[in-house]
Amino acid sequence: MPKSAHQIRTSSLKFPLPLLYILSQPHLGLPKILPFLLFKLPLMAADSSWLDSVDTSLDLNLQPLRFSGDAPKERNYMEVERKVSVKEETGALMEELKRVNAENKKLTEMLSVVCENYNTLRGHLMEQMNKSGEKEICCSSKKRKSESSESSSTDEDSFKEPKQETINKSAKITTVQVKIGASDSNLVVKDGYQWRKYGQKVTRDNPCPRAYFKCSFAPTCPVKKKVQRSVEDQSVLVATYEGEHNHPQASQIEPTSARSVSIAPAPLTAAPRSLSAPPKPTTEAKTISNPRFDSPEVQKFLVEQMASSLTKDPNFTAALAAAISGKIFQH
DNA sequence: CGGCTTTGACCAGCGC
DNA sequence: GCGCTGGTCAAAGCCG
Repeated sequence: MPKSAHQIRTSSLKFPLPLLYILSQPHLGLPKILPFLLFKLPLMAADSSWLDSVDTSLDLNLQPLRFSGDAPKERNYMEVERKVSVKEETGALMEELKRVNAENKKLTEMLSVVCENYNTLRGHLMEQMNKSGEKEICCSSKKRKSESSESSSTDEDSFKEPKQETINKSAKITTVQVKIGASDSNLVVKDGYQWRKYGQKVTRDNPCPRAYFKCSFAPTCPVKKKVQRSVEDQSVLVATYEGEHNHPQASQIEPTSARSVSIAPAPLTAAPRSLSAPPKPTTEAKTISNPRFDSPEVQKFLVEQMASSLTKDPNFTAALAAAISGKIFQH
């Protein structure tokens, strides 16, 4: 059987060939290609015309077989046999193509769901950001008095919600409360930045020690952080941020080497955050920064987050791998 | 071996 | 001026 009879005329596919090429590369793991997929496929899911326009017809323009013998009867017999064989093969291929199309449609639906979830998540983040921006208070100018007013305000509110923050706009002071486990002994709040602990002190009004951190990502970054357990509820960590970062978030620039993983608090003007793997698992926190959701960094972050989630879903990876990388190029 | 944490010493602000 | 307190420094130790 000539090979061309099995070939799908990929030259007429509107399905992006670079995507097919990527999917066909065994050395590219799904986690690597998923960000690309998630950038490309929402557009394809929104406009599914590419799927309908996929040319699934077969190139049946077979070259006539050449026979060495000249006997007309034998040639006729072989031609009939060949036609039957071609018909059978065509039927099988059509069924295969139907199945592949069904799988493609299923994947398109899954992608639509993914896009929907993406938009929902994004909207939720925007909502949270707007909410946090409203929680701004003022405090006095003096150093110690500002701290006392800060703690009093947070103590009043701290038990209404698991996490809460107050922001001093003028002094760039932000207080964040994070609920942690009572057994969690380390005073670490994950916020997407890299911190160096430079001191620890037991304060008069709180038996729990207060830890002092400096932003260690950039030598010139003036941001400091104080972390201490709440007096009234020791399962609550109170983190106080002072100053503003003069650099992008560490995990944004070097995702593989950054130290914090979760969406977390930061001063008002802090850059948008991203995900990465932390060396020491700690607690979660919520963002109060002002990320620009349309910026490429945030888009990349969100896509990486989605890719990370999707690659953990064996059903998704299996379906994607089987339907696209394995079948379309099968001969 | 480099980076981070720990921890005692030191410094500065504030109230008396 | 003195004592108290919060904040910072820096040497030593720890860890990957």
